[in-house]
Amino acid sequence: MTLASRHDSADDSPGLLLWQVTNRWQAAQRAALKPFDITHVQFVLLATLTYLGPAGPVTQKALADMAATDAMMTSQVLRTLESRGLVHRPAHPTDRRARAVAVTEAGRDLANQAVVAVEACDAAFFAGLGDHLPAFTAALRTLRAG
Amino acid sequence: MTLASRHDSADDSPGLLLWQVTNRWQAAQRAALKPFDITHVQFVLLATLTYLGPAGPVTQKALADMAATDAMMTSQVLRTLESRGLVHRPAHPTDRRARAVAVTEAGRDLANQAVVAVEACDAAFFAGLGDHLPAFTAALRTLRAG
DNA sequence: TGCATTTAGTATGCGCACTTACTATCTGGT
DNA sequence: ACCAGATAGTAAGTGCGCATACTAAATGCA
Repeated sequence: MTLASRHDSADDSPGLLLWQVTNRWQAAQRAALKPFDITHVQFVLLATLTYLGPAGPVTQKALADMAATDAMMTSQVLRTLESRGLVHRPAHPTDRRARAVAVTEAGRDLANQAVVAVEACDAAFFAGLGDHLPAFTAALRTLRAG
Repeated sequence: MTLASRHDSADDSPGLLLWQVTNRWQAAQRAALKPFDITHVQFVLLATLTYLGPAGPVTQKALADMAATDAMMTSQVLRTLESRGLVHRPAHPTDRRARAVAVTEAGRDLANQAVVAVEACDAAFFAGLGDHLPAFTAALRTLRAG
């Protein structure tokens, strides 16, 4: 199978399929998050902050690693979230280079509402896979590990 | 499985996994295409144009449908490709609203070189799946069909 | 202690993806 | 033939994702 034959729609490369499917998924996420007026990445960071467990406040770098987002991006998006009062990021207690990012009450409320919409969106998106979902998820985990 | 438990890295949602894997794949594509000085989307459109078979020149809308790219994006990227002499888009012979997009010799040459790099990149990326690749591809096709 | 290296974060610029709004043209029903 | 609606494409604006360059602070080692 080569790209040279991809005008035959039954024979696309896995890479192109992955890209196209992700585009569809992102569009669905955007639609699901529109009522909350936050973007996909904003939601990912907010949800990660909200549900990171007992670890407590983290640095922006640690959050970026957790959420698998770009570090530069994380900085910018967090400033946006801060301007909306959804997170606050005071100076880090021991590392004066860093900031200790934490979600606010408003941010936690929004995350709790948005996560319901996002999970419903995901459930609908992957419903077509049926019994093959666990195998699909396992394959994605393999690819993520690289 | 809920997002609320995603700090447990063994239990991520399929949506987030899909997003993270695609980010990795796009980074790999970017690296593979860097020597050719074209972006991922530019390559997709150029390759689609080059290998669309005997159908000949197409409109920008038809190309966008084929490549599963956004129509506005397609317009913009094609103008970039045109400015580099990789495609030309004269007026459509019968529909004066439309343009008949076609790849140039230079564009075809570049596509033929880039496709080798991209296929090698894809092969390496999905090598970890081994025998599970066909099932994975089938699942992606199911999701793309929606 | 002093200095090179590493790390956290910011600033800036480019290309992508999408949205809304708009023009020009084609098409179909009466 | 006419006019409403659909379609191809462009224009402008926003947010994402990444790359490069930079500042400031922590770290490690002689």
